[in-house]
Amino acid sequence: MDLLAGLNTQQQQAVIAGLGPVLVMAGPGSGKTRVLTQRIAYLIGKMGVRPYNILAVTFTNKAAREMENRVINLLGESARGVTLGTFHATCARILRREAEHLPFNSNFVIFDEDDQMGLVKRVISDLNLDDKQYRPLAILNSISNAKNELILPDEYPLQTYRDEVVKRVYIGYQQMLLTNNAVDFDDLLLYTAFLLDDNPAVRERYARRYEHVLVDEFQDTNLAQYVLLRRLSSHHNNIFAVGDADQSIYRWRGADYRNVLRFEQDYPDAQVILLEQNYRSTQQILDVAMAVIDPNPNRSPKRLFTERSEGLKVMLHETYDDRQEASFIVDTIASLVGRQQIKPGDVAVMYRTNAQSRLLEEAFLHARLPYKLVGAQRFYGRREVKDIIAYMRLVHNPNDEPSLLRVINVPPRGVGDKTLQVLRTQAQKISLTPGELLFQMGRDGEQFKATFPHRAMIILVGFGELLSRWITQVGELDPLKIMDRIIDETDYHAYIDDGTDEGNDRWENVMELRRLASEYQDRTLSEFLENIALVSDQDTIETSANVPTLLTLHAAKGLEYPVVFISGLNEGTLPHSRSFDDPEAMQEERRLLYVGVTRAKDRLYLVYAQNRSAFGYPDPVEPSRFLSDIPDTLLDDTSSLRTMRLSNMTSFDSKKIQWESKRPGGASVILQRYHAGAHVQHPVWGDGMVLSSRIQDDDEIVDIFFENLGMKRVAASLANLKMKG
DNA sequence: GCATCGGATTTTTTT
DNA sequence: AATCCGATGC
Repeated sequence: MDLLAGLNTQQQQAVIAGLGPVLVMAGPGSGKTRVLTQRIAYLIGKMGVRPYNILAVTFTNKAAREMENRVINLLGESARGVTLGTFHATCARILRREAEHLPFNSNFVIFDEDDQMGLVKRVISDLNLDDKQYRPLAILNSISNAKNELILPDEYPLQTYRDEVVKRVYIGYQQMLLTNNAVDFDDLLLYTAFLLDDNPAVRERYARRYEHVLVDEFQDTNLAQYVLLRRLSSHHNNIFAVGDADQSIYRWRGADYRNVLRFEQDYPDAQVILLEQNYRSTQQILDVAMAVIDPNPNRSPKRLFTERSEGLKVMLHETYDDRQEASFIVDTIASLVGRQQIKPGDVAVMYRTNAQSRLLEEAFLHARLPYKLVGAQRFYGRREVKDIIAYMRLVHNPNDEPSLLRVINVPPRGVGDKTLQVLRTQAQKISLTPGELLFQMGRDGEQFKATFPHRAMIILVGFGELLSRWITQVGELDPLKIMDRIIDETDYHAYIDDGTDEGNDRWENVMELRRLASEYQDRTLSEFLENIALVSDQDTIETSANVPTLLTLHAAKGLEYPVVFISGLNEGTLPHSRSFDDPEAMQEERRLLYVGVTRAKDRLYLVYAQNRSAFGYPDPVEPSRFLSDIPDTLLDDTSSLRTMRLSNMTSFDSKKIQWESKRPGGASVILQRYHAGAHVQHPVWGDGMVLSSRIQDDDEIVDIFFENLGMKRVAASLANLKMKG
């Protein structure tokens, strides 16, 4: 098989690059995923490297799965066995295997952000600090940043009094994690990095094993990740990094695109390969992309080119407010679909903040068009899902206090603050964690009779018995059976499903989780929980349903769509106001727009509004500064007509103006022209049938069912409907 | 121990 | 606008 078929010269160069460090600077759409997979296939198929000796790190689990499938497609089953996963998943695996060298045991759980917040709040209150003055989230961010920079609690640098506070919280927080036999996301990287630093024998074992280390999205690595890569590749020195500094959008999470520069300094002999040919977008779209990114300073210039045709002009559109922005987007999608120019699944609508999805969702709902939303209301964030997972985590590791606190009174058992406090102090007295004490109480309640008030005793022993039964059997049961026992013995169904629609939805979510657990028949509870902790929103993006996708610009990284709408191109939104006074952050906003623009293959719409609502109140806003960096000649501005009409009436009551402009001085009676069952023709949406019609505000509002679009509501004065038959 | 109410606070982006 | 928190009352 020819593993180089269909690759251009630069891509081939990258795939067959010799030993030693290689840096591939890959522009958007330049086929970097392809280069990575073909390189893995080449190493195995042509160079005789065993899959076992290859490590490939990606940004999302989805990317890892995709890459594995592609390699197996190329080479067959013999290609299985490459270590392929996200940084976090790879580190978690190493830490479990090497737990003997670490301050926790291999049953550790991974705390999510809620768990982390709970811990930080506890530490802050234990230290008698004011959580108004020291906001837990801000402190947690500082701790996280420190960890990403490989700074341990004792070494936390002190420049202000606040640093002093952060350091104390950091110390307490880290201790508390250990008592819980838990780590947070950042710890996965931190502990692995230090493990490899402090234990030369361990480092050597991994470094010898990984003859080839490959990294995707290199521009979004943080210091901890960079150091990890160096350690893991330290024996063979074959490190292959692919990235694009212009697409670095995770600075706030510690990512540092300067790692690309650092790489060139640390490996002066590195081969550097540039991928500039774009296989995704039309030239028009690429021109806009380059105009957007060009003003950023200190870039190594890249010139993107394509052999694709010029394509359509990029559309620019201004609306009166964010509500109209949403309906413009939905209407445009409907009309493109109606004219059969695109399929609904071709479309992605992107925005800066999750909050912006609400108006879009409403607009889709109003138009009765289906869509799918990435992120925001995440499946794993649902209360009922978190409850069940917390139960399972508790069974897996009784020291997991956040999980205990979450479920000890769910369904309600009459455990409140008072009982919890007693439980905690009693546990402390005999040096147990609350979970361990409960476990003991469940096995032999008698011996604790004197320590608890009668009522609390009964409740706690009852809960302890449940817990200890599950824990003693966990060895024999797979994740699904454990889940079923929990659901059954806590009567969770009756608790969560109150018979309402929402209750039913909640129960459905539990069943969905159950379906996921059923895929772990021959795997352990530990694996199940780990995978759940490390899934990301992007992993849940599925391309099967033929409906538009709504997602943040961050979530859009690495994806492509034939039709892209970027909404909210206003000052304060994109760029976000939080980056106004930080030039580095402002540059990242620009890169974010660049990422969005370069997701588009054929059609791109840039949309902004004159007014946006924040905290419930509308305010006038400026168009995004980035728009003025795009030459007019590259844009097709479709907003002028609508803008003039609407801007003329901003200071008046809009209903009145509409009325005056439409029917100056006329009588206020109009007749209903359309009736249910009538067949009509819409200039854009085609043929449809009238479902109902009514007179409202001197206009006729008609609900029409269109074959391709479903129900639409139109105003007769604007829609230009024709009667048929 | 639990439910309800009012007020404050919030919006960046997420492995 | 929506959620979270704390205080109050049962």
